[in-house]
Amino acid sequence: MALILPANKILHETLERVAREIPGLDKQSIRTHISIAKFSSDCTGSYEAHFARFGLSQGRFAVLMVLINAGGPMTPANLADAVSVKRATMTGLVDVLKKGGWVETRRNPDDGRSLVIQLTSKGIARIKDLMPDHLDRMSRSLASLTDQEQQDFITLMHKISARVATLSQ
Amino acid sequence: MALILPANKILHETLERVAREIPGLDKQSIRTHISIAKFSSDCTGSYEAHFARFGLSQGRFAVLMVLINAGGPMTPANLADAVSVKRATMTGLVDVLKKGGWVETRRNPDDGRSLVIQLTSKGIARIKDLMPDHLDRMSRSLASLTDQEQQDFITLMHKISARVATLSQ
DNA sequence: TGCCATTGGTTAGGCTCCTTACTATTTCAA
DNA sequence: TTGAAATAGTAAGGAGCCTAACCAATGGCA
Repeated sequence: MALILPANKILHETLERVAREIPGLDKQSIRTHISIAKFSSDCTGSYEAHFARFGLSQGRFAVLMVLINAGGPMTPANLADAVSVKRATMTGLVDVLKKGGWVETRRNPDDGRSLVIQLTSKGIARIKDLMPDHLDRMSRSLASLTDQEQQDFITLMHKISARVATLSQ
Repeated sequence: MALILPANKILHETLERVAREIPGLDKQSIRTHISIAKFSSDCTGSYEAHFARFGLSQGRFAVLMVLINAGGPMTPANLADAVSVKRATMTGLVDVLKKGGWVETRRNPDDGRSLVIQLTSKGIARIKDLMPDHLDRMSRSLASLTDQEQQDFITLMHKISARVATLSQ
């Protein structure tokens, strides 16, 4: 449940202090990053806790969404690409979903190397069951922001993500 | 490196479609949440990748910051509270930091149950060494936002975090 | 003073995701 | 046609964090 960020107050003060010794440094950015780290951790924790109630994780939920969207069977390789995880990880995700009765697999008749994965009717029923609650939580968690504020928020996140991406090459 | 969010586009469309069947539902919030999940994942990945270059992780880095801030030795229990991890987790964090030569431990003379943990001089030197780069990255990753935008961004994150906290009780 | 609840730290095992290294199958090109 | 390269999936092991169950030391209270 990853409480990645810490000691908000203390870290904040410390970083500010260290920063003071480095001339020309941008203190606002430190404050912002501390908030980002805490925010990430809060949101991730909340997603995970929520999904855990259905025996799901973010990764497994994403697989289900992709399958629903596809409207038919998919191979593990396609799923892995769609969900942005490695194939080895997908093996694990599918395995758990299978044990939970969400999906079923069979060999791909067109390619002896691969499988196809498909939602079970039970899986579809359960997804329909949990979606309203899920969507409602999403909505309520943002209820204190106007649509415009959300739009601005998204814009800012995109800006930062793009920048972060270039920093890590 | 947790690529928690997936299939941005696909998920987006799917959720929108599912949402369409649920009357009175707030679609903007879905868009926002998808962006948040991706953003969290991007930032977390970036932090981790950055720290990995020094043999650190977010958790271990946080421990170092707290120790610097304290200016003296601390017990594992205090560190755990300060960093918001469980004590069992702190055992592991300290263990790795010790092996890496960042900190040293000894028994607490005032309480036979506990230890005290302290930065080594080598640890302090290395921190001083890496901080400018670290802070510089923070700064550059936000360079496309004005101070005011960052301030607004923080405000919005706080608003959402507070709400999310109440949703998970 | 002696007992027991509390607190400190560790161990063991779980979960999610990752990387690396492997086998099986298919494809392409010499 | 056949042998090398690419691709599908899996297994093993690692990192980070968690919970639960444990001893060891402490300290309040009868």
